[in-house]
Amino acid sequence: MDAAPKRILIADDEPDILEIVSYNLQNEGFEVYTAKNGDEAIERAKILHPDLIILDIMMPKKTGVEVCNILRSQSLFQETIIIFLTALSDEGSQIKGLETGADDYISKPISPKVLISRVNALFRRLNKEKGKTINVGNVCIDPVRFNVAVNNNNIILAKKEFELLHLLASKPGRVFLRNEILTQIWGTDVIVGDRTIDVHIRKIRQKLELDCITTVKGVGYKFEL
Amino acid sequence: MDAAPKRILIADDEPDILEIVSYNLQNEGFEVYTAKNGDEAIERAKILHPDLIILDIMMPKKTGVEVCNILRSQSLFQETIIIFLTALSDEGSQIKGLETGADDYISKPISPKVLISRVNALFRRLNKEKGKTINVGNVCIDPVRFNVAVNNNNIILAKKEFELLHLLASKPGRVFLRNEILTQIWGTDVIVGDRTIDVHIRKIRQKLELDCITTVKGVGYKFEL
DNA sequence: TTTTGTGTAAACTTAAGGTTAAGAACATGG
DNA sequence: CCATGTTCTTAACCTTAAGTTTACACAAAA
Repeated sequence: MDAAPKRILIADDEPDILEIVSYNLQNEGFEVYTAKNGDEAIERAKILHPDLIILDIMMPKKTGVEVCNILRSQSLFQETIIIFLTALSDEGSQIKGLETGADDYISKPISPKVLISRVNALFRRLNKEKGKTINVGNVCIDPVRFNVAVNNNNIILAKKEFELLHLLASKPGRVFLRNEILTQIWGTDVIVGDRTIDVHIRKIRQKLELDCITTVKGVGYKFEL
Repeated sequence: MDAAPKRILIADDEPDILEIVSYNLQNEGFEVYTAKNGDEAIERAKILHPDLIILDIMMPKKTGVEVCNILRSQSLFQETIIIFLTALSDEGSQIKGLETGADDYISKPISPKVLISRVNALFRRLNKEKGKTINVGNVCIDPVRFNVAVNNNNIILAKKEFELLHLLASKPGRVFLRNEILTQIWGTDVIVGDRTIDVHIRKIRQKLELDCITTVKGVGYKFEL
């Protein structure tokens, strides 16, 4: 769902820095925009609504700290991640930077790799709740939202149906024995009839309108596209 | 609401570091706990549920990275802020650290002031996610003013109703288990009957005149437009 | 053909929520 | 401190649809 590329705005007065940093971030799949000074940074930020802004502290026409203050005072930029990038590695400015409301602070010279790692770490924290979703082809199963989407159409499954699909899809291609399914979903102490699984399978097939669950006669079921 | 002091766990094998860092953090009003090695860190984390964990990378009985991996694999520690603290300032370990799912990375020797600034910056970011107004479609929830607006019509909700709506709307689309709702809103020690949540949900649905709370039978509720 | 295993539809059972009203618990303003 | 109004919780009952079973049809293998 949230597959839109993250938008990053970098503001620095040194063209070299802009180029190196944007080159590396673009390679990581980010959408990168640049600004040469503080005013331009603010202007572009208002138009672009970036997810993350990297600000050089020492810039003409408003310093990074000033830019940060201005942006943070607007509700639109409360969410935006802001990183300061600067040659000053002295403690005083580090503290000032973080107190302004920046999320991170990196001293130059810095390797692109470290920058990228930090950027990713910040995005990771912002996102959370990912990785858990299962994506197989055009089927997307999200255990947190408890919903299933096929070709981006949400489909409502009942609890047991969802659990069953989730189990099968957790290892696409692998066959689950009927017994295995029973113990995984119903537990060892609950005993249900033979046709119960079939009925649930049927309902899933019906609702998904997609032939993704294959019967392996005498053995069990598997999820496959 | 969230006036409880933040709980911080520090793990390092050097007693000096533990003392300096905890002294400084305590002065800032944090509740500080310590661990001497990786295993102890995990053990104490499970009992204490700290808001933030500072891990030395080089520790006996599991390194900081190992501890981070173990904790992050548990849902309880998904939200916890983790900072690595280490003497290694080489690039490689910085990257590895951040990719493990840490939120920040600080090299020794580091001044207590900088550490505190970073800790505060991380907490600030975390808090921002509370207290801020939630806007989903034509629904606007402002926890500061304590009011809800649908299509710019203010609606008066009682406290519990508001808390419940705010919780659900904080992660639109995500399903909240009944248990989760109970602990988030009523706390762990208060015990309320089974139908209590339902009644509040009903009132919200009634007042909002909008079908935005979906029941997921056998699971919980979710906010969705 | 018989056996074995699965698909399907419909009927049944029941657990999970919805609804309502009533009375505690709490707050507010004289 | 009481009167009043509001919010919260509970209990009893109602409704719904999830989950299961039954019964039978069908297909493939033996």
